[in-house]
Amino acid sequence: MKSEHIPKATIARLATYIQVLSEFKREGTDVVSSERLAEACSVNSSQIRKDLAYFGEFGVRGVGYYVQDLITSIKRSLGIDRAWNCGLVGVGNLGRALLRHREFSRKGFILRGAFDCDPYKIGEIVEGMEIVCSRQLPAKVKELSLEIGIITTPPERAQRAANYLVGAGIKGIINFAPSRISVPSHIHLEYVDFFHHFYAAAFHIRFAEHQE
Amino acid sequence: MKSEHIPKATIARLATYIQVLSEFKREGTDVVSSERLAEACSVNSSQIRKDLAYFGEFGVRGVGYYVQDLITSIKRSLGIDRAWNCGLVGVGNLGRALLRHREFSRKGFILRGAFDCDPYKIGEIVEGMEIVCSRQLPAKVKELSLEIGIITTPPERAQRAANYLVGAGIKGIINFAPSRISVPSHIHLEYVDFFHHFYAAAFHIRFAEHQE
DNA sequence: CTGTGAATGTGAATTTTGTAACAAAACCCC
DNA sequence: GGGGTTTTGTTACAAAATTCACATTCACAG
Repeated sequence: MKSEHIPKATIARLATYIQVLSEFKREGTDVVSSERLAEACSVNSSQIRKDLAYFGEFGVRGVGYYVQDLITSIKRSLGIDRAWNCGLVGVGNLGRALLRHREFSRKGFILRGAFDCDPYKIGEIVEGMEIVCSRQLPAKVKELSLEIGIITTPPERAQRAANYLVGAGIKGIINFAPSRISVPSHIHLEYVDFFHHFYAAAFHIRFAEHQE
Repeated sequence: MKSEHIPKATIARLATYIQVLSEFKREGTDVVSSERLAEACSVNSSQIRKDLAYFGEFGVRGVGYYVQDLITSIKRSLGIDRAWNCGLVGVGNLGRALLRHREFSRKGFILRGAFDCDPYKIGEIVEGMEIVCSRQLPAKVKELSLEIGIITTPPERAQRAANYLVGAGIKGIINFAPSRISVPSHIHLEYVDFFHHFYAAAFHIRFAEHQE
């Protein structure tokens, strides 16, 4: 209910809740109990109620949650009830794949700028977007009101990309490059590395084998 | 030291340690203390020592950790000191991007099979790999010794892909599709959804703004 | 060969997160 | 409109993860 510190895990679960709630909506379910939602998300039902309690009271006692309302409430709580302008730095394989990824705009993250420092790439059009020199970041961040920077450079250039973005006044950075970077504490930084899921899978599979 | 239950977060951090240690190695650093490694990973130094203690004693008291040895030890602990054969189901945009992603083989996850149920795609060659009908999964899983299945289908077909994989005897599944699926408890299942990092960024940025 | 300094490994204390339990609230039926 | 039923929101409790603190171990110097 009050905005004390909110666990990282809660944020991740809220994303899951939205996903599952959207499926319920598609199936035509209007109302859902925390119990039923919990089962679909493979979590405990008090977990759901507690996660939601950080942000407010969204349910009706004795009834449950109205699916559409809850989706709207969670989105507002997370701050994704509006669009976020994003700029992507590093137009390699991964960068291109992200630029092509429809889901971004559908989820409210609008890729408005693509940047690279390779002269051969500058000027090229990818998905209707012109690749711009990274040095122009300060101008473009202001012009396009970019708030979130996406780093998809090779690891050795990630820190420089971060510096450009920070200098240009970006508010948050999502780093897809496999290297640690440092930014001022007022910049929100997230690392994306899906390989740790593969590591986890490898570890658990081998551990299960080792058990017998 | 003993193989009790190992926190998920520990696995994720071990991946970070490998990353940072590899950078140290490239820079020519041979020995590193938990203190210095901790700083580079933005974690507490006892955290590192405790994480490692789940798997054994890898350091030398009064000295620190030998970088190369520690990388090797962590990789062995995670079970990535050998190659893992992977099959990918759903050759859409995301699937193709992953098939093209060099990092997989570099990290020891070998993409050996690509499957789809679209007759227009079957037979097509992507990255030197022929797209095969999903119905042939049982045969191919055995033939190619596939252990990990990667699901990159649209959400509505993810469950069916999972069923095929489970029926074919796969050991673990990494689901990139934005939908929950259910599998028998002996199959290890991981969900990959990098949007929750975007949600977290959006939330924290807006919260920071709201503070003042 | 003993003393000194440094950094690990680990048990104990603390903090955080997750679960259970229940009182408060809303609906429904008679 | 009141009692019963259901399900939330919240508090109290349990479990888990993180951090602290220090005894233990190793390298090295004198």
